[in-house]
Amino acid sequence: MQMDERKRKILRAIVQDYIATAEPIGSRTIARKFDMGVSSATIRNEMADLEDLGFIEQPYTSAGRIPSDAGYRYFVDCLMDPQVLNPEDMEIIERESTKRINELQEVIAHTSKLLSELTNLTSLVLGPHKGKSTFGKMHFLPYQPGQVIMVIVKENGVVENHIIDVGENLTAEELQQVAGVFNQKMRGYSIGQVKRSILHEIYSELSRQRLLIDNALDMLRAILDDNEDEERIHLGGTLNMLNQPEFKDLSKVKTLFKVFEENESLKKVLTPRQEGLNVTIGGENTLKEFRDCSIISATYKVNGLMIGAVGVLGPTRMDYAKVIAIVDFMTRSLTEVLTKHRR
Amino acid sequence: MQMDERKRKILRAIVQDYIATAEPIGSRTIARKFDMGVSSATIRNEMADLEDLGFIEQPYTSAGRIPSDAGYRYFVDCLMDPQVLNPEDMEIIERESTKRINELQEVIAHTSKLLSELTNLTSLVLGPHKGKSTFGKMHFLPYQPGQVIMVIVKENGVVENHIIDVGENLTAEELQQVAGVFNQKMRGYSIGQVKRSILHEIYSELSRQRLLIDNALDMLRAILDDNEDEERIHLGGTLNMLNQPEFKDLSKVKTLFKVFEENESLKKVLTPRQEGLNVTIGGENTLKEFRDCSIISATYKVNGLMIGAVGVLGPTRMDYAKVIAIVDFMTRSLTEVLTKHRR
DNA sequence: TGTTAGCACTCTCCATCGATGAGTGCTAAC
DNA sequence: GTTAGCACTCATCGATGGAGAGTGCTAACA
Repeated sequence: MQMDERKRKILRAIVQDYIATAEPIGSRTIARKFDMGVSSATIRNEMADLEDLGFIEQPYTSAGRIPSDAGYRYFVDCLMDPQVLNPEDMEIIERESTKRINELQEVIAHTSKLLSELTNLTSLVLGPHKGKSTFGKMHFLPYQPGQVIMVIVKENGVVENHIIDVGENLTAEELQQVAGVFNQKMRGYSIGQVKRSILHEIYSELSRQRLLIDNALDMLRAILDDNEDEERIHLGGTLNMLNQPEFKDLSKVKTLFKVFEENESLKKVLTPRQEGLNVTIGGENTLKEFRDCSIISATYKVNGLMIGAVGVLGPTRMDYAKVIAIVDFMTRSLTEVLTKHRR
Repeated sequence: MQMDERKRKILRAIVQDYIATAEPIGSRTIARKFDMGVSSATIRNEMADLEDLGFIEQPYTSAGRIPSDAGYRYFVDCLMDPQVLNPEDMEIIERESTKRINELQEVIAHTSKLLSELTNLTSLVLGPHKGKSTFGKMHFLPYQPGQVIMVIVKENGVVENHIIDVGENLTAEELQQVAGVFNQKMRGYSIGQVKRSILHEIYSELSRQRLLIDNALDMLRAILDDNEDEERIHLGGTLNMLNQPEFKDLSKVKTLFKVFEENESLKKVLTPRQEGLNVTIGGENTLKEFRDCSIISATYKVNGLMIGAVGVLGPTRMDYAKVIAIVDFMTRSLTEVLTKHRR
């Protein structure tokens, strides 16, 4: 049996109606709502075929039909009109992205919020994978007696500042000397690459500032170590799930929310299989808790180097055309903002 | 009618049993479970009295009794054994608080998480109210061509760094000169106090670095302006509410979660009426959405200056003794950590 | 006077039952 | 290939009617 034009038309009608109403739809309703030019009986026959093909299914005998995962997949791949994001949403995204935003962490939180508000679904944003952080440059600035501000510039351009103890009062010259040695010996190294010989050299050149060096190295280890923080996943609009009729059952909500608390699983889900846009439908999800959900995700770049991903999670019955348009536009906008920001 | 010892004993039994089981309790059960030395009929009479006094109520005719808000209040004020935090929890808190934590924001997130995990309820943490931020000191450090790192030390000791454009390449001496002028003119001032005359002086002394000054002032305005971010409320364990039998009704969950999204209301709820520990029970809440909830909150200090608050939100039926002990210990620990951290 | 036993009464909870209605699959006619 | 007709299925909803828990009241008892 083959798909023909009429079958496609009927399948499209079923998917669109179910996306809108969340109710199984019957042959009579299709004939009435979408004027097919044929009677309900004919549609009934076609629907039997569509069921044989695996594109639709009945929740129970003599209910209407709903799309199966395969049906959604066919819809997304072959039937859906690729939608241009509606101008209002586009404007919102662009307006929001021009706001002054300082911290990467804030950009992520902001993106996440926007995404969930526009889709009324749950958004997932994975911060840029930083790769191995390598030491770029270090400065010391005076702070309180016995403490200094240590400013670290990593090679990828990220700047961090921390306060460390130096024990005794050191002069500006002494501090500069210490920083100079660090800058000379460690530039371009990740903390793992700093061999004992290098440490040895540092200590021997700066034998008198032992406490300062110890504290600085401690801090560097913490900073340059694969910093989980920026790789953490950010969730937005988890509560939107409560508005979806498929989650009117509390136990379903709970299992879903339990997953939300496990960062590792989420990271795996969102980590892109390939660059660009991905659509994962229902049972295609590796995570069994998401077998009733679909995920639209896309990657973004910064300087072509760091790679992160944003995604939207919703029930399998979601407005694919719209969500895809939003996610697509959002990643483009995000790439642009981040590139501008750290030019 | 007066409360006597037996009435108190019965009320305590009702509250404790209801806290544990979430089921209305009847006279027969009380007589059986807690050996009162009297028959159920006697307890029945006493319960009728307690109901007249307003301490207990029936959800419906011929169900058992449950404590009223007034009943909980009486329990908390007069009946409850003040509980010492159990050693395991105490150890957890102390172990966690010794972890290296750099950012204030992280301390807050961490506290919130810990609090919700220990209580199985929802935690609220209000970051320190920073008051007006005033300018302390500024430094410039080299970054990329055309950009520099601006390090701001506020008078309260907070250090921030930001990257700003300087247009042309400036020498280290020029940068130091600019910073010197800022440090001399603006020390101790909040951005609102910087009068036009001061700006005028800065511009006239540094007529050539116009772009740098403009950008620096822009950034200072953003940084010193009442930074909402650090005053934002942090929620933890919102999902714990789903495990409470009183929220098995989805619509209740939704109204509650809606409030969670309004930071302003939450801030108001948590902003302490007085220093130290506060218990707000059910209908005592000003927020009508929280009329079925109780809040245990407490304030914490940093250097006796900044004041924030932590709180735990749960159903009216909560284990007051335990939660109070946890919140109390937690604020003490928090005060200690923060004081040590920014000594 | 306080305590207890007994009893009728109330009200929720739960399972059962039947009517309703939406929708299907099949057959036969067009 | 399309359509009308019809029997059949199954979820939903409201009504019904025990079962069980708990109360309030009365009367007896110490």
